[in-house]
Amino acid sequence: MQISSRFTIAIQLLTCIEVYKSDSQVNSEFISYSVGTNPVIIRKIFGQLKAAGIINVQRGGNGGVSLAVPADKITLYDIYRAVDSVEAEGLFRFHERPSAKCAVGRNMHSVMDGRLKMIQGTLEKEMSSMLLSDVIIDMRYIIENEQEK
Amino acid sequence: MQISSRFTIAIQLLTCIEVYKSDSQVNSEFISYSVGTNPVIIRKIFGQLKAAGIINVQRGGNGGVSLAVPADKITLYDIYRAVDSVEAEGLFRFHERPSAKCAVGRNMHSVMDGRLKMIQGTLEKEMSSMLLSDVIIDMRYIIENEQEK
DNA sequence: TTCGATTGTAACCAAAGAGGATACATCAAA
DNA sequence: TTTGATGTATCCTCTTTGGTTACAATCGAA
Repeated sequence: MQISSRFTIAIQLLTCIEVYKSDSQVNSEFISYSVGTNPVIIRKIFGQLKAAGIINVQRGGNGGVSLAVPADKITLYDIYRAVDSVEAEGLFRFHERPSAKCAVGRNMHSVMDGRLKMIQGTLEKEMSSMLLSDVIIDMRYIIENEQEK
Repeated sequence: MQISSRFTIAIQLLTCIEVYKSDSQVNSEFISYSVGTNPVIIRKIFGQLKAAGIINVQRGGNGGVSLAVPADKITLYDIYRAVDSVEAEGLFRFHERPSAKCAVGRNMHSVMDGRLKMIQGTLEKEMSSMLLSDVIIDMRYIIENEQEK
C-alpha cells in the first residue's frame, strides 16, 4: 500500500505557486514541467485543491493559480485530504462480510475499530502539525544556498 | 488510498488461531468461513505470516496453523509489515522524475523526505504499541459477555 | 502402502485505481 | 475576435486486489 503520488505532487504544486509567484502567474503547463508529467494531471489536482478551498484557479489569458489561504494556514493534512478522496471511508479496510455465525468474525469490528481509528488519528495528527509555509521556507533556503555555489 | 484488507484479515486469522485452538487445529477452511472469503486467500496470507516467522503451518491430515511466537510478542506492526509487501518502498510515493531543471522540482526530495519519514514513523510506532495478545483478550471478553445474555 | 485431509501454488479472471494522453469545449482578458 | 488558459470527456495501459478452479505436494493414520 502506498499513498498516491498526487499528495507529493500537490505539495510541489503549492510550493511552486509561492516560490515563483513574483515572476509570473503559475499555470498547469509550468507545474507539469516541474513535476515531469502532463498538464491535465495537474489540472485535475487543481480541481481537488480548489474544491477544498486551498487555491483559486482562473481561466483565460493570464490565468493560473494562487493560494486561497495563507500558507501558514495550510497543513499537510489539509492537502492530503483534498487529494485523497477515499479518506472518507477510513484508512483501513475490512473484508465485506465477516461471518455472523463465527463469534470472532461477528465481533471483529467491536474489537478493532477503536484501535484502527487511533492509528489513523496519529497519522492525521502528525500531518496536521506540518505547515505548507515551513515547507516553502525550507525550499527557499535550499534554493538560495544552491545559487551561492 | 486504503490499507489492504489483508491486514485485518490477518488479525482475524491470528485471533481465530488462539481463540479456537483448544477446540481443534484451526485450518484455512475454517478461517475462510469466519472471514467470509476463499480458503486460497487465507493460505496466501498463511504464506506471508509464515515467511515473517509469525505462524507455523503444517500440511496433511490434522494439519493447520499455530502461532510461532507468543501473542504478546506480536505487534500489529509486525502483522502489517508481513502482509503489506510494498512497505519496503515507503509509505509515500513521488512522481518518478521531477525536473532537474526546475529548482523546486530538483529539491523536492531534500525538503520532503524527512517529513514523510516522520509521518511514516508515527504510524509504525503507534502500530508497534498494540499487541495481538490485547486484541485476543478483548475478543475473549466480548465473546464471554455475549454468551451471558 | 494406501487413503484422506490439508497446505502450496500455478493459472486464470474481473474490477478498480493510478497515471497518462488527446481532443475539444469553456471562459477571461487584451 | 483572438489568444491563452482551465475544465472535462474519452480512451488507454499497468498494477493491484480479491477471487476461483485445479492440482501437486505433503503428512498422518488406518
